Amino acid sequence: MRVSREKFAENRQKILEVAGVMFRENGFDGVGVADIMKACGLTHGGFYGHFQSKEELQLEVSRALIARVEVRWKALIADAPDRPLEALLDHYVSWCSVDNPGSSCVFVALMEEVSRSSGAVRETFNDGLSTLVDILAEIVPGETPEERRKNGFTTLSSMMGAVSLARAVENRDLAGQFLSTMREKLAPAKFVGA
Amino acid sequence: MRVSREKFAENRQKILEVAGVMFRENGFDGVGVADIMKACGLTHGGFYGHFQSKEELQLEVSRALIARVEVRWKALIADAPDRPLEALLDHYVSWCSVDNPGSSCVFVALMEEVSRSSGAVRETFNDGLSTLVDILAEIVPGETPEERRKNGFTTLSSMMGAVSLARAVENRDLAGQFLSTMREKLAPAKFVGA
DNA sequence: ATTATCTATAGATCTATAGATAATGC
DNA sequence: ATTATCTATAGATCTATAGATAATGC
Repeated sequence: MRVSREKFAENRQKILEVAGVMFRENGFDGVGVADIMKACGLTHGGFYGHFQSKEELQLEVSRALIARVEVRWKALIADAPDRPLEALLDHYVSWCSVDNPGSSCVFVALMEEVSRSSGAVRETFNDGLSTLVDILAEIVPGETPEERRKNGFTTLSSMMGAVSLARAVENRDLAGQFLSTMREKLAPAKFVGA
Repeated sequence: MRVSREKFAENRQKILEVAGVMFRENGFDGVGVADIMKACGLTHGGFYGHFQSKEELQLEVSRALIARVEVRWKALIADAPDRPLEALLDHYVSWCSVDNPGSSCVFVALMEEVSRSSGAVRETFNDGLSTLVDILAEIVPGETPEERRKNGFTTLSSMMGAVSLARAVENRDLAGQFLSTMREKLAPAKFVGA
């Protein structure tokens, strides 16, 4: 049941895409190789023709998703030059983020698991977070560059913390308050809820 | 090799204590029942004389650790009536928290895993987080009770986010900046680093 | 006699591999 | 002939249980 060279490349992309969703939803350890392949419509054994190991897949997925976050943030900022921080917060500190971990920020989804690990995936997360601080330092308020950089750090912690806590609590009112209060705090404006 | 009734109770406490550390360090799914019992100097099979299941242990550990966080916070606040928020932040947003997950806040350690779960453990986390907001609302700045309550939500998100991010990055300088900037932001004062 | 612990194992799950199968592409 | 996928399985790990063992406590 061999497939064409083109289909092979397609299958590889499909595995990366599906794994990206499933890893964010259930954690690296919460999804098996067989689960991913089944969701792709492929068989378990075929996986090892595409990747050497599950860890290699984790690394490739992490790199792709981190790059995607960076691109997304830059695009949101570029599309709203008069209110970049507000646009970013509307996108990030939102019910959409909270309710769709499979298609949202890879950092919030996998941070704890990565914190306990070591190796290439952890380094990739480290560098990605550093880049996000750099991006934020350009758009947060602050009198001096030093002050803006400090605000970059605190803003990132606050954004991710609020989404993480909103996901952790079952009560929707409570979750909404973590979102709305942080949205308002970081850039005074009406919280639109999505 | 039966032990006395007293020793039995001691063993149960030991299991709860050791599991509390190991769960926070490695996650609920990162530790097996056999690992915990071995670390207690007991055998795998003996576990089921103390608890019906691993899940029951997770729940009991969660309840105990959450109660401990609440007690600890209240004690820190009571011991520093002139600067309660500062005292709490010195304790929480610190290298000590970052470097010792096994003996630090259960929420930061297990939040993501609990977010993906449902049932009694998740409810317990929900209620615990709500209580922490209540505690913070009493000590954060704010003109009105409503404003202080809002600050309670944002302060909790920010505290936990900063510790979580400091744990995620490998680079110590970067980690330190997540801590120091947040410590300064939430209650202007010198960051002592421990 | 009761009961807390230990030994051994069943049953499920997961990563990874070996060999078979069958379609592609020189 | 090459190679992408499939089938089947080895080997490891984990939760939970059954039955044996041996010390406690009436």
